[in-house]
Order: sequence, then C-alpha cells, then structure tokens
Amino acid sequence: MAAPRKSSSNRRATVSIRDVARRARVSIATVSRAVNRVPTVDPDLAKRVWKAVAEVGYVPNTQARALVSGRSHILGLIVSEITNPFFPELVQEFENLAVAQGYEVMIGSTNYDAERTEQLIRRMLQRSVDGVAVMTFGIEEDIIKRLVEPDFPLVFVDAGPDLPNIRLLKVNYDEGIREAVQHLAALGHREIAFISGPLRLRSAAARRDAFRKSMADLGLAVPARHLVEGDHTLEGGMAAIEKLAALPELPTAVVCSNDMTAIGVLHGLFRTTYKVPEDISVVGFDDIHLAQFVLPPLTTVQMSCNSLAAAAVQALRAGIEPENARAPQSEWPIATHLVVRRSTTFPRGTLPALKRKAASAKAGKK
Amino acid sequence: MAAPRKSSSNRRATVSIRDVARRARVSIATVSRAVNRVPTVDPDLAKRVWKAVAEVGYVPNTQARALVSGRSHILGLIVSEITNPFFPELVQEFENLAVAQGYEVMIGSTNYDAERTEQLIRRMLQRSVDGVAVMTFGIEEDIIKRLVEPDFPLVFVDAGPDLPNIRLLKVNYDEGIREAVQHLAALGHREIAFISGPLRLRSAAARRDAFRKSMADLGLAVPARHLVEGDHTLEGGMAAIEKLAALPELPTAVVCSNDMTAIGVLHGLFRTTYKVPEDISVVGFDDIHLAQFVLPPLTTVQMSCNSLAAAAVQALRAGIEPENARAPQSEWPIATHLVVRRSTTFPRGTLPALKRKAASAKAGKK
DNA sequence: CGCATTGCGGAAAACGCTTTCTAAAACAGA
DNA sequence: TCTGTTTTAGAAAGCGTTTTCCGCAATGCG
Repeated sequence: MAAPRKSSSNRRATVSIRDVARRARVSIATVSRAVNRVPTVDPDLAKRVWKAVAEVGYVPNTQARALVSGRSHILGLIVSEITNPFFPELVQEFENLAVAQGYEVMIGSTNYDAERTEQLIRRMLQRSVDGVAVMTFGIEEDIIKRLVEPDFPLVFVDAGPDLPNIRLLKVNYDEGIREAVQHLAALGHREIAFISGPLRLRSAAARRDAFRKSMADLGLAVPARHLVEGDHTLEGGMAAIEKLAALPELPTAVVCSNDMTAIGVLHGLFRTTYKVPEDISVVGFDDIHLAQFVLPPLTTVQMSCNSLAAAAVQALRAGIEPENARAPQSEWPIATHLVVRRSTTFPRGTLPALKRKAASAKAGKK
Repeated sequence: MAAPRKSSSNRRATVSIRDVARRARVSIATVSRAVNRVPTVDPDLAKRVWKAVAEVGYVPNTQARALVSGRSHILGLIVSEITNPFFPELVQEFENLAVAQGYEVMIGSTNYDAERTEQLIRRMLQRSVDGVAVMTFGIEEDIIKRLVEPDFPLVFVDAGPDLPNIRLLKVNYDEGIREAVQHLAALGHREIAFISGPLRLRSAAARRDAFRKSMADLGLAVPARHLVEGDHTLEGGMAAIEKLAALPELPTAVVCSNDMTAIGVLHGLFRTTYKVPEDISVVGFDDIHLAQFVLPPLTTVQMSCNSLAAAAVQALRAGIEPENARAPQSEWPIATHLVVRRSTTFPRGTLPALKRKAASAKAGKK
C-alpha cells in the first residue's frame, strides 16, 4: 500500500544509532553505552561516539527506547478542570519540574466526569506512562484502582487506597483555614459562613470540616444555613452568595472553598448594595494569580502549587525509580497559610479584638 | 544489572499480541489485521480475534506501533502561556477533538522565551509527534523552521513561512475589530484608544493595524498617544490604562488587544473615579469565559477557540494523512465577531447616532 | 477435469534501541 | 611462557508491533 519505507519515508529522515556507529567505527552497542553514559566505556571511544553523534545529528528514538526498556519517561497528570485557573498554574510547575528531571508530561482533565476519567486513564496506560499523579483532589479513586496494576506508581492528594504503590500528598487544610477563621474572629466576626466545593470531592469535604473544627475551637456556632455547597466555579460562588443573601440576616464574613468561588461571591455582592469588605468580609482558598487582582484583592489561604507539584513529581519518581529514592516516604505534607489582602476587615460597628491586625486590614480602600 | 525482565517486570504485566494470537489460534499477523480492521480478514476469524482480545484484555502497545509504523499519533500543541485563560480553553477544545480522532496531544508553553521554545520543539520531535500546531500567534517561526524537516506537518496562526507543509489559520481580525469600532462610533465615541499586545507578536500587530484601518475608514483620527503597547496580561492592562489616564484628556473608549488586558483596564479604572462604561467604554478581544463575569461584563470580540482548535486539528490531519484530506487547503479562515455586553455605552453628554444600538447597550446598570 | 486466478492467513523481516552473553585483548602472577 | 583474571567491545537476542511476501486453498472458466 505504502511505498517502501526506506526510499521515501514521509516522516523526518531518521538518523539512527546505526549511522552513529558507522561514523564512529564502533558497534551500536558501544554507541548506546556511550550515549547512556555507562561508565565501562573507554573515554576515548566515548569521545569519538559523541563527536559522531553531533556530526550526524543523532537523537535517540524515545519510542524504541521505551519499547525495550519498559520505561516511557512520561508522567501522567490528571486534573479536574484545566479551565479552572488553579490548575494551569499547577500544570506549569509540574511540567517544569518533570522536564528538568528527564520526563515528559501527559495531561488530562476529568471535568468531574467518571466516564471521561476512565477514558483518560486508559489513554495514559496505553501510552505506558511511568506513573500518574491524580490531582483532582478526591475523585474516582475506585476507577483508578480498577484499571491499574497494583504496583503501578500513583500519587493522590489528601487520601486514597492504602496500597504500597500509592503516595499521598497530605494537604494541611486545618492550618490555613484555622488561620483564616482566627483572623476573622480577631477582627470581631462571629457569624461566619462557609461555601464549600462539591462535597463528593474529598478536598472539599476536608476544607469544610477544617472550617467547622476551627469555628468550634473558638466557641463559634455554625448553623446549617451558613454552610452552603458550591461547585468551585465562579458561577457557583455567585449562586451561593445569593442563597446567603436571601437569609433573614447575612453573616458578616464568608469563607470559600476556593478562589473562583470567592471571586463569584465578590461579583455577586457587587450587584447588591453590600460592600466588600465593609459589609461582608470574604476569604478564598488556593491563592490563584487572579486573586491579587480582583476588587478588593482577595484575602485567601495559599496552597502553594509549587510545593504541590514538587511533591507530586518527587513522590512519583520515588515510585518509579525505587533505586534512587531516599527515604521510603509514603506521605508528603503540604502546608497552607493565610494571605491577608483587602477583602477582609472588621464588621461594621464592631471594635476589633486585635488592634494590629485590624489596622493592616483597614488599609483596604474603595 | 536488573533481574531478567520476563520473571518479574516491575511494569504492568503486559499482555501482547502473541497472547491474543495463541488464544484465538491464529497468527499474530491476523490479530494485527483484525485489530486494525483490515477488510481482507474473514469476518468469523475477526470475531474470534476480538473475543480473544476481550478475554485476555489486550491493549496494543502504542510505542511498538509507533516504532514500526512511523506514526506516533501524537499532535504537538504549542501555546504561549498556559496560565493565560484563553489558552486552557483552546487546549481543552483541541484535546477533545484530537482524542476523538484518535490522537494524543503533547502540550507545551513557550512563555515567550526563545530558548524554551527551542527546547520544546526538540522534545516534541524526540517524542516523534506527527505534527505541531503553533498557536503562539506569531512567535519564533524561524526556530521551528530551523529544527524541523521541510515536509513536517505544521500549523501556524496568521502567517508563517510559505512552505507546502505549513497550513495557516487566518484569523480575520479586521472583521471583529471593525465591528467593535463601528459599535463605539455608533454610540458616539470619537476618541478611541487602543491597547495592543506585545508588538513582536504578529497577531498583536495585526489587531492594532485592523484597529487603525477601521478608524481611518470612519474618518476618525488615532493620535500616537492613543496607541499604547501592553503585554496581554492583566498587569499590563492596568499599566496601560494608567498611562492613558495620565493624558491631559482621556479617550472616551478603549479597545484592548485581549481580554486580560481589558480586565486589567477595568481594575485599573476601579481605582480611579472613572466609571465603566459611563465615563469610559472598554472593549476586549478573545471572549474568554471570565469576560462574562467581570464587572461590568465585558463587551469583546469573540475569536472562537472552538473553530480555532477545530481548524488546527483538521489542518494537521490534512498534513499527516494526505490520503484522507479532502481539498488540499492551505489557508483556514477564522471569523471574529463582536459580542456586546455592558462595558460599552455612549459617552457622557453625547447622543448616540444609532438609537437602537444605544438602547441595547444602555441596559448596563450599576 | 485441469488450469489460471483470486482470496486470505502465516512466516518472517523489519522498526531503533537496550542488554546479555561471549570473546578478544590486556594484564598479572607463577 | 602459560594460565587465570579482568576489562571492554561486539554479536545477537529480544521489546511488540506492522507489513511484505509467499503459499495454500478455493473458485472461475474453458
């Protein structure tokens, strides 16, 4: 059907290890060893090989390499929604690190859809990725467990099946959310609402629980009407704040499960007569880039996607190359911390408990 | 060094074409043909093969397939900045289409950096992608030309070297920008400024030129001080509007080269006493998702990333599988159109030229 | 019924690489 | 000088596919 490959391939003229071998007058085995820096090859020979490599412009064929070595040097990265601004930041960082360590990245987003997720994993396995980081924050782990061999390197966030091949990135939600709640309480807030993400996400539930715990620890009540379920989108945030605004009396502060929700709240409130932060303080979660640029700049809990990405890559490599792993670590802690900007201040008519904090927050103008 | 592969591979237990062949009592050649739906194989045999495939859970090894067929079924997609919200939308669409057509996608962002771009292309070639869509809107085409064989399928946006392997996605900036300018002129604006992107980007220059042309055609002057160069980021938009605000008299409307810039303008103006749209009308470009949700919702020129992605995938396939290509098309037109929202209205004290348009824009409340 | 033709499945040769196995050379010790 | 040991490079066996080539059986035709 096709013309003989040799004569006129319509792919790029492929220069193979054989060409290098011929040029350097050595066997292909030696070329392979030299290129892979196997130490037993004579330095002079190696030099000759490298020269030939440069001369003929040799680039090893990754497919062939993967075929024989069983390693593709590709890491799978599964996120929930590439269009949610948090994830591109994560993806970028992950990719930078992976590439720096000799890996390629295969990205996919689940869009919270089980079938799509299954497809995605299948595709990744078919491309024989060396491991997968599942950064969806808590969805579909059963699908993954079902599709994947029990010794396949996997990284989950927060929680996952307790198997030796699975590494966990444990995000310390409590820490940052406690800081947020204490910050609000210190400003004088007592009525604080929480807009969660979709509760089937482990991370969403975890954040909500952290909120409740922090409130309880301060002796503050959280009536059911102050816990609204959102969906981690801007639109969801707008809808949620509308629900809260419909209450006989509004809480004086709202903590949101992610920044997009918080931004939605900001936008929702712009349409009302309520002002942020004077009437209502708003706190986000994630600290996406955009958070600094909304109006007012968003006070939020930072979950560093740098450390998240770094931990994920490290953890994956630990699973893929056990020989290079240092400590056989199975849990990787991720810190979270409050970043105070302008979207929080003391409630109208309430004197702040802590002068200092109030002063810094007060700088928020409009 | 390693244990004999057969006995205890630490990769997933790989079931190969041989296992299927054994099970179906046919040769591996037949399995291959059946799996690839070659029509010459007897339907009964094919059925037997498929049954065996299902029974042993066979999944073809893409690496081996790529090695022998010379096609990886991977499309490269190069964008400038994955963290610019326009691109994730594009990426998502591109990926959906590619996957639906049997391709995988390898994504990379240049971050406007030449060295990084070169690295990226090298990586893509090393993974032997079947073709690359360069959606950076005009950067580094020389790098690509240098690294890539002259018959390698390539897709560029706007313009590129005139080679037979290169397909061009021709975005019709004129159309949408003309609509924007006419819309503003119809509302009564005469002093309209333009904030461009980085002018070394072809697309940025093209948008600016389209703006100048549209203005000229309406007999409107564009003094140099009304042409500000931005950088397509939110921060750049804020900086640019500050520059304009420092002018003895502000223009009554600003057209921006992309939505992030426009959003930056919105934010910049919030810090002043000027109101959008009452004091200044703002128009964006791209129509990213966020544009609907800023305050006020942004009037913008929509460049459909759906059609952009669709055209890119189609054009790539046309280059990769010439046998399946319909018309040997080398230019793919992309339309742009104005979407009127709330960030534009007639200038203070000016009666709109066109009653109707003004009425629809007037709906903007605040 | 015999011969040419067609249809279809199997054997085997790649694809480009890694890695094992083997053998040659170099060296040391007796 | 010969044997035994250590290097180090080459030969060759795969890795899991696709695809060509070949041969066998079945069919059509005279």
